[in-house]
Amino acid sequence: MNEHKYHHGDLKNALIGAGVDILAEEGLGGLSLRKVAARAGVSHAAPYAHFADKQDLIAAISTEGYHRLYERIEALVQRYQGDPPRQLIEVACAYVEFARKDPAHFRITFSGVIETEKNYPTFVEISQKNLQLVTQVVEACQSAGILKPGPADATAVSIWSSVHGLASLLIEGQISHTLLDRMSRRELTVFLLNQVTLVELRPEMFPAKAI
Amino acid sequence: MNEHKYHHGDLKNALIGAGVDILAEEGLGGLSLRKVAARAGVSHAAPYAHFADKQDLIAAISTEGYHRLYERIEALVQRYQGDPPRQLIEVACAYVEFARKDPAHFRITFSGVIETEKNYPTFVEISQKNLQLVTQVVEACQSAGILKPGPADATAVSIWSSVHGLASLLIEGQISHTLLDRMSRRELTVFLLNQVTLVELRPEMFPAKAI
DNA sequence: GCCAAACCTTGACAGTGTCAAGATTCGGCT
DNA sequence: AGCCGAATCTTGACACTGTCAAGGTTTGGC
Repeated sequence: MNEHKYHHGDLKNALIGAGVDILAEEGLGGLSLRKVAARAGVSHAAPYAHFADKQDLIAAISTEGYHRLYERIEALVQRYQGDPPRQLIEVACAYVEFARKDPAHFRITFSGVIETEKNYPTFVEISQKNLQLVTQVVEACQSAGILKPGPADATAVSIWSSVHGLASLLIEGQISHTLLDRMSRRELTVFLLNQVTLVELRPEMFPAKAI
Repeated sequence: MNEHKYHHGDLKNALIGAGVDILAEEGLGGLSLRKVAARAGVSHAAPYAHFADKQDLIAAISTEGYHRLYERIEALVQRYQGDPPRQLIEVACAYVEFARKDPAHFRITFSGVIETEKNYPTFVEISQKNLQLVTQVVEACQSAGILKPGPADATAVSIWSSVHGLASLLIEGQISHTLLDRMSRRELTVFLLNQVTLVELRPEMFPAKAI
């Protein structure tokens, strides 16, 4: 309805959305401010009314990625309440799946496109919320005896590192095909968790629809 | 001596070296073909005699990064021959340390700046050599009983993922300061390995000069 | 109904990757 | 020795990029 309005109304979010789309279609290399502006239907310098520079837009897109991830993970933690090993596995698989479905968005969220100098409070906030959630699951797993006792924050970081590393190496094509032919991504993820933890494998952890 | 020669002599390697330097000084954002050319003392289009495009130069720089990593890791595997858990820990720490010392080079090596379409044989080669080395260490650890038995390739990928993830999250500043104030990077790395494996901690694994 | 602020456009600039055309030098052949 | 093709490098140009300044348009509050 707002086709020919001078004022867009919600340009900021439209730009973030356009950025996410371009990222999905063309990857990081295709992401330019001018293309984002064009896709949102505004002139090439319009983004500067909402973002200080490209870095700022990228930070917003990263934050959006983190939010999407958090939503999925939070839903899974809820669904498997009371079954800590299952929570751990499903959260890990969701993480890997997020990376696979939209590698560019995953990369831009985690691959330090955000320079350390500037600090983006909303990004830090959602990042901490994510880690808190993982820490919760880790604590539940420790109570359930499937994770060695120890400081929960360091353990959470260890688990997160493992899953993050697997997701990264997978989307960078660093995992050999001979291995990938033998094991699905889900099997690999569960294998890794089984290596890291003392999870006992149960059949329902391998649904027919493997990722 | 070759200051004013029209033909540089070894421009290809000079360009790679210049790229590595710029990466260390200015990070990924500062890496442009023209700056690399200028630093090597040639005109802006000279790189095109040796590289098809920017992607090609980046691939060469990535390959160089992988080579440097391999050299260090190989030396450590040699030095601690016969002590598999120590091998594992030192290799992991070297990996993390490589990322810390030159984050931009680490990122460009592993963070998918190489598009999957093109394949760079030398890059794939050194990447496989690296994994083989890790697999060796993993097999030794399995024999020593500090790693669960299982397919060595999948186990190696698990270990590699864990360490790679930790290194990535560290250089992206995703590890909270409250944790980093309590544990050094080396302690974190060993903690992670201890989580992942059944390594027994020994005092010599924590030298005074922690990373 | 007016005015300041928010929002957007236009135009410009330096820097970028890339290519075409040409200059320079090297290596091998006679 | 001298020539010639190939390798190497330079120059010039093009489209595209991030960014800023100046100005136009709209909105919301008084």
